[in-house]
Amino acid sequence: MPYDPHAIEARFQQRWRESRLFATSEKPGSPKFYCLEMFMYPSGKIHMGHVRNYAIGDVVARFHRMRGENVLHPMGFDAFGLPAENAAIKGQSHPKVWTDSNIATMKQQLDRLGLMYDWGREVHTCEPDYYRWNQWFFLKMLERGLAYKAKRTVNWCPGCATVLANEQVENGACWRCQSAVTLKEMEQWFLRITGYAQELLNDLDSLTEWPPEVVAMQRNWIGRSEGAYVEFAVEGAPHRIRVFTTRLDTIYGATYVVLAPEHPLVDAITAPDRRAEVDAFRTKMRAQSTHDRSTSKEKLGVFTGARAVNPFSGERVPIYIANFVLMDYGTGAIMSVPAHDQRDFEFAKAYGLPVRVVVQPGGLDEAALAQASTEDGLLVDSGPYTGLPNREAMAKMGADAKVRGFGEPTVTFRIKDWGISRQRYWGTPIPVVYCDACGTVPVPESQLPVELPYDAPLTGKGESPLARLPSFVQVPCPKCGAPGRRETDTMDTFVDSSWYFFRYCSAREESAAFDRGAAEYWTPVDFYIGGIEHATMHLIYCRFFTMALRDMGLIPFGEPVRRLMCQGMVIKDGAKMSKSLGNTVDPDAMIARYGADAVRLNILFLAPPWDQLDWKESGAEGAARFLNRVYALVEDNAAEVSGETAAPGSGEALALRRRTHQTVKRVTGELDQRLKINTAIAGLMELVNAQQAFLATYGRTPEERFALKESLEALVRLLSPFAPHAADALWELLGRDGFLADGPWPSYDPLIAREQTVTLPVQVNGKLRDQITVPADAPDETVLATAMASGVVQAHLAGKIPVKKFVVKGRIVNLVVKE
RNA sequence: GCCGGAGUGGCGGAGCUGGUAGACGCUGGGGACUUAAAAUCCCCUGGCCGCAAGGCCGCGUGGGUUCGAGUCCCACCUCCGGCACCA
Repeated sequence: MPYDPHAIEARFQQRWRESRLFATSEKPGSPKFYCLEMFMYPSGKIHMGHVRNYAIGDVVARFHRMRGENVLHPMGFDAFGLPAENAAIKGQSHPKVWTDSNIATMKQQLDRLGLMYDWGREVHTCEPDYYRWNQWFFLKMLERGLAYKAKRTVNWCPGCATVLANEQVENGACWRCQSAVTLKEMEQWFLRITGYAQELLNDLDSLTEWPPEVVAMQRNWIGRSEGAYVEFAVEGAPHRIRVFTTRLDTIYGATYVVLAPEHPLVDAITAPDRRAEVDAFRTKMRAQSTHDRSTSKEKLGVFTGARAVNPFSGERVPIYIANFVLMDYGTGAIMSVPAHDQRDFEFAKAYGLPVRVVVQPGGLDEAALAQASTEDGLLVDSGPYTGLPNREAMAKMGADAKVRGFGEPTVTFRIKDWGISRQRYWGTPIPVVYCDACGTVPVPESQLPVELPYDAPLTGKGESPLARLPSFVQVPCPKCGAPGRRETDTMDTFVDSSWYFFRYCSAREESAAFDRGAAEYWTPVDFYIGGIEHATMHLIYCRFFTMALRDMGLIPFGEPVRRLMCQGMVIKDGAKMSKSLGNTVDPDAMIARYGADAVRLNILFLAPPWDQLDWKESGAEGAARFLNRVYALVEDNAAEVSGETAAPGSGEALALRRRTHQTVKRVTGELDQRLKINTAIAGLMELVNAQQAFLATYGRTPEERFALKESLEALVRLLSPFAPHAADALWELLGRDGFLADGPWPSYDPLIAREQTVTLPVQVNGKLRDQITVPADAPDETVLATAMASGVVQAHLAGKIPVKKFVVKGRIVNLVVKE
């Protein structure tokens, strides 16, 4: 019977389901392995990127399970979010209906791939039994001061009609819809991720099994910067302007001060005759998108008419507002030292402000300065600090500022608090009530969940749909009972995904977000796979959440993920697969054509997991061909090898055994350490080639029959993580019972795997000239003698005696002669 | 601009801590089987010279270290990704 992937796949998927093969539970005392792939957004249908991500995860999960570890391998749905709401606005269907139907479709597609998921732990973040715990965490954070409400200038996406967190803005555009993001002043809920900035940074060093590029991206994102705060008094006014600088040593060279246009002191200090110009500038800036503001590098600003007093020198300098100073970094105000900062230099040149060198590296000519100098040197014109090396002066000046009460050394971070308010419907309601008498009142835990009402007017116009539902808004104050108003914004969906991996540990738990014992058994996640696009979004949020949960006493550690792998993109014809380009490949069609095992094998074989992968249909054909060959090979020889018992073997039989044991070693190593799944599969192909070659000289001696049996059995087991249906079917053909997922993983005998003879290249002066075959354990002298005995080698030596001889055991011989 | 990563046949990719460059697969060519085709199987498939044996050249470019470099060092080019007026 020829290999029929569809019949086999349907049959085994059913048998796995019926025997509840993939259900997992805690087994105290046995080693666990938590294998996780980033859960799915239920967008409609799965694409090749999903197939790749989940196929990789499945190989790892199955491998560890076969090795006898207790593997947790769950899947769920990141089910809140804008697309569902947008679909509803287009009149398609209710977000819940849309989401549920997409989940049903995608689950079916996943099952068709034969993925080893424990669906008993499935989570849907849009269900109250999940999001109530978002609300619960929010309340806990509120208690601990980790959640707070503030009026801030925030990123507004006109396309999505909602606020975005900093992490969700890419080059001034919305990460989801690419609209240009604008700034808007709004009251927002924030999570104090900055409170963990230092720890998030420190811990990066311990994430040795994360891709270094992700670690680097997070380090950049956190953006630690050491410097100092210094206060400049405003001349003739009671105000003080606090600036942040990393170059306190240059303060005697400060020739002006700049505030961000949105700085709260601008109004108060602006001179009457400058007001019109200042207001006009501020209006212009406000209208600009963040993107426009940062892409145009032109320095623009206006003088406020006020002057600031340099606390060190007492000098009076003009105060400007300018486009290059940002309200949300540092203090929103800077001292400008044009001689030693390029931006300050450009602004000074444009506005005719003085440039004064205060750090002299030697030979710097103030009058001829064409750009700012950032070199170290000795301070000049710097009062009592004149003559000091600038680095030394910086420390001294920081300490002095502190003593004198107008500044102090400090550290700032680029990372901002995480704004989680979203003016949309399809998300977790923020569990807060506003009361005229009591102010902002948290909803008591006993009243959770605050359920998302089913019907809400969805307009996509940028105000919270919930605000237009009196039945939702109007609620008695939980504290005093007087009429109150509910918060009508919902949470960023990245809150949902920040802790879902804990929920999987006890997904049906009703009395807590997760069962502590279960979480302590399973977490942290041992192996996590997902796209690198989450490097500074989900992957930083979930680290923050884990630290916060630890500080709440819910778990005993702060880092959620031991080993992280970012799978590469799947592209076709040199471009990312996307609907708009029309170059998508439908996984269902591929499965219908070649079978799930061939699709899995192909996508795994084409490139290392982390590399970009160029999808080629011809590869799927190759994979199907390989499975066909294996099937025929096993089927033809199943009867032949049944019942054979161990025989040591010699000659060809031993050679096959060696190949078998070498392959087990190689594939095990790849899956355990390097995860070069593509070369693991190549190893299996080589083994099949060797088996077929062996059959050409097969003489049916008992030892040959045993070697073949051993080899075929190992092959089928090794194949199981990659092509699980085919492998189980082959196992059955071999007359064996049970499912391969239950293991064991084959072991190898190093003595059998060891080569007895080796073929060594012989070089003369570094050029390959001949090959010799010697026993693997031959001493160097023997190897050398054999090499020298070669006629080809002798010819190249041309009668000369080698001046140097290199013998690298098992590798190479190189003979060096003088020309 | 700064920080990462990568440049190897017609293609995807192998090549572990420096040691036979091109494993494995795809494509292409030739052959077997077949009335024929598909499927399958066998052989060849980096370039150049040569009847052959064999030789020379080849891992983005140019240098260097080394008995020996795809791998290490220096400079440069190209591509991809991230951050980007961060004070």
